[in-house]
Amino acid sequence: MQIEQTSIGNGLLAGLSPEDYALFAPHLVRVDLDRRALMSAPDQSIKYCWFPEAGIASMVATSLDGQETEAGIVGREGMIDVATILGSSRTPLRSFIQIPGKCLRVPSSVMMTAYEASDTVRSTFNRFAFELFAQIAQTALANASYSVEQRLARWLLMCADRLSDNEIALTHEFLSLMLNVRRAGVTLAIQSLQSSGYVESRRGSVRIMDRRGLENFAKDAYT
Amino acid sequence: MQIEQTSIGNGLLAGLSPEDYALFAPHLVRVDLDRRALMSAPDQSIKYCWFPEAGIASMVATSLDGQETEAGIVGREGMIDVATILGSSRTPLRSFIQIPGKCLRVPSSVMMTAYEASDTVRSTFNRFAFELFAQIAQTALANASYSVEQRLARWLLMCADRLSDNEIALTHEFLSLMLNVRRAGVTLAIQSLQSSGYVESRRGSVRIMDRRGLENFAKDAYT
DNA sequence: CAATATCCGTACGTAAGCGTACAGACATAG
DNA sequence: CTATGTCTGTACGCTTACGTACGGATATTG
Repeated sequence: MQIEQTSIGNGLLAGLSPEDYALFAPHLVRVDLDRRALMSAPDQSIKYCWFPEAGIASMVATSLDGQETEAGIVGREGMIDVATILGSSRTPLRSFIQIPGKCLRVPSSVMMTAYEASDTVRSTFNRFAFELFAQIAQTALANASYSVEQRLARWLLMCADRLSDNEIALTHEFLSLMLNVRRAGVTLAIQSLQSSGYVESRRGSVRIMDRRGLENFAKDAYT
Repeated sequence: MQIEQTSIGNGLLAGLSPEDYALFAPHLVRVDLDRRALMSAPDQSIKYCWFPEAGIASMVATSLDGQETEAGIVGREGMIDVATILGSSRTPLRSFIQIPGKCLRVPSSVMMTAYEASDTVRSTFNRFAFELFAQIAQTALANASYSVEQRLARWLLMCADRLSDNEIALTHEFLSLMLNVRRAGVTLAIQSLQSSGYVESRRGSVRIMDRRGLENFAKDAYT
């Protein structure tokens, strides 16, 4: 039984014309992924493309000596992994589930075929690829220019956007991996944001209390 | 008089099939650009696509408060600006000439048409777009994880690759803009690389003397 | 050749963030 | 309800890099 387009929670797929959607429908599978579930990795060829319907996936750049930093995040507005549409069966980035939620997946061969077959599929996905491109460039800027607190603020805002929720369920430890800073550094940064009234923090979660203020604080780190 | 494909110094255009090249040929113009010449900018729509035949173009991410960091560099292996092929007439990045050299340009409408018209054009340019994507993600990682010296080393290596030359004619001032560090910080970093014998520096230029050693020092910052 | 502009070396105090460590708070399973 | 594991707050010394400033060196122009 195929998944009806009206039931799709992912923006890219939901926005396709019925004809374009039909290219995907027979191959779509809805799956529930746990935190940290791997979607694609540098050392393996890409089997599936993933379309989050909820939650957030994270793309991290890695180096052989073990450094890792988040390059970008993708929610239900997007997909993993754009390598497929840009004609590469491999990616230098590791993508995994950061905040669990249902995802749709298709074999990457299906994605490639649909991309080749339809102008409108192409334009939809190219546009997303470019948004991601811009997001990652912005991350490069943020990493070079802004304080830990501002980068954290940016990150929280981007997450909240994609979750449509002000409560972000992640530990300091995890945040420190994303931002490539000390775990203790995250604790201090959160305290600082908290003392300004922008967020509140419980064990294992951060809640945005004053979004406007937080945006203002993040300045141009958050676009 | 059209430019013959055999005389083309840009990798993307030179690598096209004659049929594909014919889509561009009538519209190609060869121009000489000075240092700092603007190729595309955030506040204007993209008129031309540019194909360096020598020299280097730089793409910098900017924010409204005046921060700037280089996101990626493009030499004769590539083009400015991938926004065009990915279906956007605007870009968040500013691209300009860093090291002067001849460039070919075509109106972006021609680029778009060729991209739509030919599978093979598409695949060639998509592949480049993905390389750039990976390069920028790597920059985000480098900015978050590596020291000024390592980032400088990475940057020099990437430049030398694209110039096929170990002499890189740029001032410390300029390098400091690229890496988003102090000008004096660049001076110190260069001295450090120099004292290890990796580079030599004259006024307005840096020369790589021990490429192997420099790569080794940059570690995984340089891929 | 002189005047001017640009570029580079150096210095000093300061700030941001790191590495590491430890203890208390909280959650969950037995 | 107790034991165990996880998460968070805090501390201290240290490193890296910043902001700023100034003088000397090197090019360029008249």
